Amino acid sequence: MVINLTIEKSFDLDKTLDCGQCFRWYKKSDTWFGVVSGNLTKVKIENNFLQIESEITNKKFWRSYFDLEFDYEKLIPYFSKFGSVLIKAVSENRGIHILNQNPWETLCSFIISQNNNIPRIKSIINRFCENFGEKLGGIYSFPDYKLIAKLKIEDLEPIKAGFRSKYIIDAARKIFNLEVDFEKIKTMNTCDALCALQKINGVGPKVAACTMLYGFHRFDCFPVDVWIKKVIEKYFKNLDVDFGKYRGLIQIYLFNWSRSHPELFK
DNA sequence: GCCCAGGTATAAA
DNA sequence: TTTATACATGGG
Repeated sequence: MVINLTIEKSFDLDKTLDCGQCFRWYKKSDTWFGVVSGNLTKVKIENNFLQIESEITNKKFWRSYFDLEFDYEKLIPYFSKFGSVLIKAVSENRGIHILNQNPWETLCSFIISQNNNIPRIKSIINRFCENFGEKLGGIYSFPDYKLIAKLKIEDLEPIKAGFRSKYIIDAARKIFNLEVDFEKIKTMNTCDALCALQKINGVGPKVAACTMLYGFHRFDCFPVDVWIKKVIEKYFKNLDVDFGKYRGLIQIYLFNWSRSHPELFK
């Protein structure tokens, strides 16, 4: 089934799917391929519509997945208050939306991301899917935590995740036995939720913040990674600047801006 | 070969 | 309490 969604002109599909919030969407000519809720999905921009080919035909679902109802543009004055760096970062990355991704996939992906680079993160996740997901045409679904919870650490050897394998298993098990309860996390305040996620071995403040921001859509989470540290050290005096309620969005703008200007941080 | 990558756990100071 | 080191792997 093909559906078409109306979009505001500022929405940027390419930036949204390639800004470091997700790792499995890939582009071939003008079409993005991915798996959402276990369904092979193709997405492209066609005549100013967002065209989606998927078994999932619920427009409301897709408007939520791509966060099309939220008005990112109205926040530009708020972002600009934080100075010229942010003005540049926002203007160069205008149109990024935060997806409503599956929380388990998000958590797992960012566990894999630790002390790792993006190409290698992607290849580990791909091997994880190929070995433990379901085959859907030419692409594999993200493995279910219920399956992963039953595995031993050695079973993950083929994905070459190194020391992160034990963390993946621990995460799956704690989610499975509700030691970490995603439904409860949704109802918690951000601080308690971050704390709850960090009960998982291998999940610290950074992975927890990424999971809350990208998996639970909490815009008040600010993942501090090496790039953000560099930006803050260079352009903001105090290391504990308060970027306010939407600091998670500021993070993604600064993250992408700093990575596209590495020469500034030599 | 060496360096380092969307960090975190653990040991040592 | 703060600071140092190991961790698995492979792309640059």
